[in-house]
Amino acid sequence: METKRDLDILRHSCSHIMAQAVKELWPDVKLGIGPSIEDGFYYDFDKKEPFSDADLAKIEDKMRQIIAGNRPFIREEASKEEARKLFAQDNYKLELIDELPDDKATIYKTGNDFMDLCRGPHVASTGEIKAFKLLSVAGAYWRGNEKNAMLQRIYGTAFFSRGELDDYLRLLEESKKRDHRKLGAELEYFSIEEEMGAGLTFWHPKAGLLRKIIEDTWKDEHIKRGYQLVNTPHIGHAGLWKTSGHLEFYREYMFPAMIVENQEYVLKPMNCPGHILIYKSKTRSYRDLPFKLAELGTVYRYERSGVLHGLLRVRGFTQDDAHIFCRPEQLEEEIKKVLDLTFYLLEKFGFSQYDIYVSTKPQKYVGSDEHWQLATESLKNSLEARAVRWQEDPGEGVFYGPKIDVKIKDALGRAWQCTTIQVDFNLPERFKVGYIGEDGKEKQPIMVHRAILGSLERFLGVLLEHYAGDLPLWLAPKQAVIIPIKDTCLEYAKKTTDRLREAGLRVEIDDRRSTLDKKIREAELEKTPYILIVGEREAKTSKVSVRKRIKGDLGVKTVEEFIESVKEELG
RNA sequence: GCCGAUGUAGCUCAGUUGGCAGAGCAGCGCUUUCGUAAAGCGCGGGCCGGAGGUUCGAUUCCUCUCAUCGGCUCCA
Repeated sequence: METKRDLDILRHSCSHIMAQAVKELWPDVKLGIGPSIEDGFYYDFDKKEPFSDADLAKIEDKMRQIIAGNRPFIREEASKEEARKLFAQDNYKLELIDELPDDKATIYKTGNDFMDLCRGPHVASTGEIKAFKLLSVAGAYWRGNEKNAMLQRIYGTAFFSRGELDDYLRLLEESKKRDHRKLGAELEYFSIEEEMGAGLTFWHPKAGLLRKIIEDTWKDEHIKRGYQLVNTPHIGHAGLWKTSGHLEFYREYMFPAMIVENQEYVLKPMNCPGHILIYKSKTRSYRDLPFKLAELGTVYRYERSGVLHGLLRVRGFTQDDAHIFCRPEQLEEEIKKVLDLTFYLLEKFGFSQYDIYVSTKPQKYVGSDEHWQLATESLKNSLEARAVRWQEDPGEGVFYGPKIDVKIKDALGRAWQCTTIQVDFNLPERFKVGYIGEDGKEKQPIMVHRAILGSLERFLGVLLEHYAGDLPLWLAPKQAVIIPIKDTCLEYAKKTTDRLREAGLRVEIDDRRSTLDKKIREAELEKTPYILIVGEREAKTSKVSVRKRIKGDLGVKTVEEFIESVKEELG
């Protein structure tokens, strides 16, 4: 039985073969590193001329020759000194040799043709590679640091069999079809207009309606769970952001300040200071805690041009944000409640698989060690109490506190970071946030930032990809379309539309002058859940002919029966 | 921001070795009134992403710039 580790070894070996092929084709190329990754492998090369797509085909051919040669992978050891001589031409390898912990470098050779500094292990010989494909070329900084040289990275993948490789390539194709940018345009959900600016989203009518459904669901559930809904301004005095520390620590993500009547204003990149000002608008008592403010808060962040990506990374977005002010002893209970709300909402929207991470204290941090420990324990205990699987991300917490991140998995198993729950020791201190304790003395609450859907923009993108645009009935902006077969049935179709709307259904009538087949085709392509066809037969009997998306013709029902069945389906 | 690629009609894409810009779909008009995935005919539609430059002439060549795509770095 082949394990994930076997697959990693196979892929890493394949990256060696790729490096050998590149070296044979372009002897002057210098090698970086070539590890296996989640879905394949890469190797970084330092080469003056960029690789073209045609080059990839050439490299693949050369790799096939090497594989056909079935050369053994031979492991050798050398002292650092010896290794330095062997790799004297390769400055990147020399850097790696210098960093080796012992005076021992391992070198792998494929026959006598090629050698590489490498920890290994590898497959026994090149002939074991049965199925591989090179996928793309991209720039990548040496050692992932943007201050270093930019190398050229070639991505590829390899599998034990041709069949598995084909399955993977099919998955890639499927992902492309589900791309929210493609679906968003085709189904007319959203657009990003160059005239308005990069990373700024236009929600078209269908998305506007879908957003209302999401917002209502979200707001209702928050009110039920003791949150208070608020709204806060989008711009404000720079001084506020100085107090919060954003102008110091977050400036590179903020749009530049604007001057109005000699006063500096900035666009908010986060909602927290606003919520703090509401909290501080009067003296709070321990009896007011936990105090929970929630807002669908629109923020603007200057994201560097190269990182923008459809709806998943934009410059203006609305977070489903909330801040919980609580006493230290309430923290764990509150985290549990946030987790409950998270799982409730995500499942309601159709997500049931997650990867959960707890990020702990980083190198640079504020707050006392006791606070960090309390908060980190609270996060972990809450996850344990809810019996969910999680993993630790050591040192990856924010400087002001530890956090839980939830990455939801979509229908294709891809992970999306949406939910984040962050404990904050910093802002309460900076803003001198307080409450009067039972003993009459002023105390400082702990603050929790949390967003569950993440941002409405990103969530819309993830929803579209998860469902491949085929939204479940309760979310579908247009739940049904009524198609009159000819003009003589138009009156009945209109009457039926009114009746269905009165019953709360989102229905539209397609009274364009076009053929029935064409209207059905378009409604299907638009992924409308129900198509109701009405002709003279239906008009006479107060019925509709029901066609369900994908399933096809369900036969005739009375209008009232149809309303009943839909209500039942909606639950 | 960095490396590479790409911007032609609302969409998908041809095309011009520098000389009046093309198709399909969509749109509009007319005909067709149709029973479960594309009726027929016709008509419009373009600052060839933007700004400079070279040239008698630039959508085509050069420079800059903006946007998008694949990545790196970063992140809701």
